[in-house]
Amino acid sequence: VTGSALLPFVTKLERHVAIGSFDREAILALPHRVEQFNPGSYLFREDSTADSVCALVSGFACAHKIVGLGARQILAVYMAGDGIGLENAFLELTDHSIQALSLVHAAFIPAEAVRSLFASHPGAARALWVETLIDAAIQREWTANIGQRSARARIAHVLCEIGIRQEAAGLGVRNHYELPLTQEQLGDATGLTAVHVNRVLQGLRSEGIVQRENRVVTVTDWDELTKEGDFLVNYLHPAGAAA
Amino acid sequence: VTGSALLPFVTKLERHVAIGSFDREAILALPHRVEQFNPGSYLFREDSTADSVCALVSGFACAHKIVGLGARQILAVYMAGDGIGLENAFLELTDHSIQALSLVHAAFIPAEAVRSLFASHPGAARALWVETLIDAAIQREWTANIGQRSARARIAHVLCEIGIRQEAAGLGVRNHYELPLTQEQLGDATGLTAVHVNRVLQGLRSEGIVQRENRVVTVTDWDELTKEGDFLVNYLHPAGAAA
DNA sequence: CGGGCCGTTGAGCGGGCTCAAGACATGTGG
DNA sequence: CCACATGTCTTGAGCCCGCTCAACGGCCCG
Repeated sequence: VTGSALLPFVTKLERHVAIGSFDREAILALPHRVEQFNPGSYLFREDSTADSVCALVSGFACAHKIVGLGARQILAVYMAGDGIGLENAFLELTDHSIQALSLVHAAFIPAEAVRSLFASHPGAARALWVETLIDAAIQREWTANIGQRSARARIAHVLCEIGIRQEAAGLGVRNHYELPLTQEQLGDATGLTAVHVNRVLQGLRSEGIVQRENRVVTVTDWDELTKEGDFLVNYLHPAGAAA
Repeated sequence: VTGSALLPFVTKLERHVAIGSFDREAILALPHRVEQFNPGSYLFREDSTADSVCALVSGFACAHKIVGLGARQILAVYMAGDGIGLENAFLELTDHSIQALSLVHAAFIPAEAVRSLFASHPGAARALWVETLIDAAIQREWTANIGQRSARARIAHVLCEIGIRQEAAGLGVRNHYELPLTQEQLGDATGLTAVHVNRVLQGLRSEGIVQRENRVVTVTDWDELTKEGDFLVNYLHPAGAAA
């Protein structure tokens, strides 16, 4: 079972909670189907029914919702190992869309299978709950980021977060990683316009703090970036869960 | 057990999921201690350990975090029946504070008791998970609200949400309810300054859409308010959870 | 009667937006 | 191989929404 497409997902869960082998095997044995998506294509659509839950096998995706007349808010960025749309297991309708940012491979698990797992394997249920609790903590930080910080701080903060998360996921190091977002998408994630994102990035680059070429971020001064972005890791709950 | 302080909480859970009597009784039988808080006092503090979970018995509270040098973002508003800090059951450190907005009675449940309940009563676990999933959906909407909407729309949107939630909780009707937030706190919730909140509220009042006196909101034109606030209820998941 | 807290008002400023155009890279079809 | 379209990044100029700073009035409470 070690070759399961769900392995990155389970590995991520285990970074936050210890999972006994009974539960671990049950998660890995979940029925699933791996699908491939091109950049821009949708894994889930807002305001529709979704009868499956998803684990990202490779690539990057984002959650977003459309507001008013076309304005778009990116709510989260997902990378390999992340669980996506766990709420589909229990909620009737989706309240946001999931879109591929790069070439994506995603494993879809029937919602029904997640519901039975949840009922029969408390340890697995706990792991899934912890996952959603941490996602919620990240969402809170994004709310605060957009609500209270300056444009420069918002972008610096996002760059710090993605760096830390990729390092934790073993996809790169915090000061050198891939980030396949256009400046417009970075703007949609931070509540800024693409034009202003461009100017802020130029500022950060000219001050030797961070640069980005071909969708690859290189942080040249990590400490300064965290300072600019008012970044404190605690909200990512790196320590994980209690016994 | 019908007189339990946890009854409003269980009632709220049951609005979203059906709970069998086995699980229902177990939740009501959770050990808890009810405490009283004056407006402004803290139920939980950011960056500290919390070994209990909380159910709001009466009054209003909010979640917030401090950003940078003193700026404050209000992340959520809670009312009677809401669960607060469920993440304390499994996460080591709090990432935000909980503060009373009015006179509050809150029931504190030891984290350990929630963990055993979660392990022994899958139906109760499911109900708690659904609760956090819906809270997360609300948090996403707040992110989008602050990130993409104008000042006027942000405030209109919040007023709609609180109205609907109070009506659902049986605490008032959507167009007439108590909202014990100062204009400054309303600003902290929407990423605006108190001065600007004041001007926006005056605008809404002068157009005969909504008025607020002594912390009581009266919506004189509900349809117009939802239009101004670009408000669509779906994110509150009123239908609840799937079988 | 004094001191907070809250709501209100005015005047001026500025961060980020809007609109518009151009550079460059990639891909596509003829 | 070129013509053309598309998407992204870049730059400039002007403007406006919401902020800042400051003052005042009403209310509650000691």
